[in-house]
Amino acid sequence: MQFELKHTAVGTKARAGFITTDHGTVETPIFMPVGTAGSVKGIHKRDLKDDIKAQIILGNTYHLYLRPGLSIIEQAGGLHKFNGWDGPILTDSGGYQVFSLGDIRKLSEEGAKFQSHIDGSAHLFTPEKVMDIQRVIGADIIMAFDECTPGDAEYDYARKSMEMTQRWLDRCINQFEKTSPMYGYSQSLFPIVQGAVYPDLRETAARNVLQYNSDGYAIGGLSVGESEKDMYAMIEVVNEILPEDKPRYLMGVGTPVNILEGIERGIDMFDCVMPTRNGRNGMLFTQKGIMNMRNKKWADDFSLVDIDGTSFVDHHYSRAFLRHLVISGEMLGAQIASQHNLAFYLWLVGEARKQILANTFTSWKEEMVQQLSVRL
RNA sequence: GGGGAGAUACCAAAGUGGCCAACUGGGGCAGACUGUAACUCUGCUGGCGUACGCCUUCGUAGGUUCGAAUCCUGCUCUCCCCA
Repeated sequence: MQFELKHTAVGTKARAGFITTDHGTVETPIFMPVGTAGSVKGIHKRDLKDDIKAQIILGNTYHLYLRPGLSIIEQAGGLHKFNGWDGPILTDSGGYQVFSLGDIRKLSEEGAKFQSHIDGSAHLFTPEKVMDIQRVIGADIIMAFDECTPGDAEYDYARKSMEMTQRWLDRCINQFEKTSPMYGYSQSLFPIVQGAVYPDLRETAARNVLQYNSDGYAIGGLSVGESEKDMYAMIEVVNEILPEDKPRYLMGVGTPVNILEGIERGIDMFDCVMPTRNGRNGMLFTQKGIMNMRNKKWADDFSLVDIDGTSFVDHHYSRAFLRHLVISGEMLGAQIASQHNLAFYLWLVGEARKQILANTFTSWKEEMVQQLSVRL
């Protein structure tokens, strides 16, 4: 994997670049749709590519390991062959599940013991095992196994957690170097910077990852309960330290505003379930603000879903019909909303890129931020 | 024509003397959702009020009682069975 930094907007940290993998090139800043179980929920790959213009998607180690299981994925020839997405893929390591499945997992120095959310069976994830699994899944970019520290963690817990993530990273790197890609294309391993909301911990963690000279670096443990102010402050602390010539991935973020704020602070890659999950729950993100399609006000609004939108669905369905679908629990409602939201997110980062290249990012971003959180 | 059952809020359906403005489900209205245990979760849903509260409700008209959705009587309507 190669990263080419093409331009940094004058007077800002906002950057535009290219990430080149063996499955194609990604223009940054980029948003990566989340396809936890190998599919971006409700979206055909044709629409993902041609309509939404996704360039890279996510998969999840924990979920794919549990189902369909490694044997099937290996027989398929890796995740790309299995799900039919021939562009770049990134897999998360299961570190987030250490956080989100808190009730049914046990942490130790060795790793994390999970109880499957599917059948309750016990599974041990160690840094080594997570590397092996991600070799089998075969994503272009794979993530280190970390503990995603909760946003409200006390200093002492956050420090110990961050230090364990560092030791786990060392084991991940070792295992990664001992093993090889299985399907004839290369894989890159991204370390993850933790440290909760404590600047000195973030600084320590950011300096620690530099020793590995990785192809890219991620910032994790944000948007997990801390304030947005803290989140932005942590991004600033970490990006001050991460090298300019490597991509920076802000994990799990976020709202359209969060993404613009992240880009302004030098982030290149984002992923979030928000456009798909909130879409399934009836929420639409648009340039003019947020629409809750379940609200009665849309019931007789026969105008197009989003006149400014770039997606097919924006111009071929009315708001009234979409509301009817959402209210009725029709599958198509969730699909339309997801497709719209993803297309909007990809439009947003694509437009940000243009503005960066034209050195007009800051003023454009300020204007967008005003609009984006308006409730329509 | 004979026998039986029943009428409760938008719908369905509990409640059969005070703990009832009335369980519960649906529907409706609103909110949440950030590296997906999520097409999920939460709140509200007679009127007025921020609220303690006040007012009007359980087919309808009367009655019994300190007190009635609950007991009694008349009326209206619905459903089921037999002819």
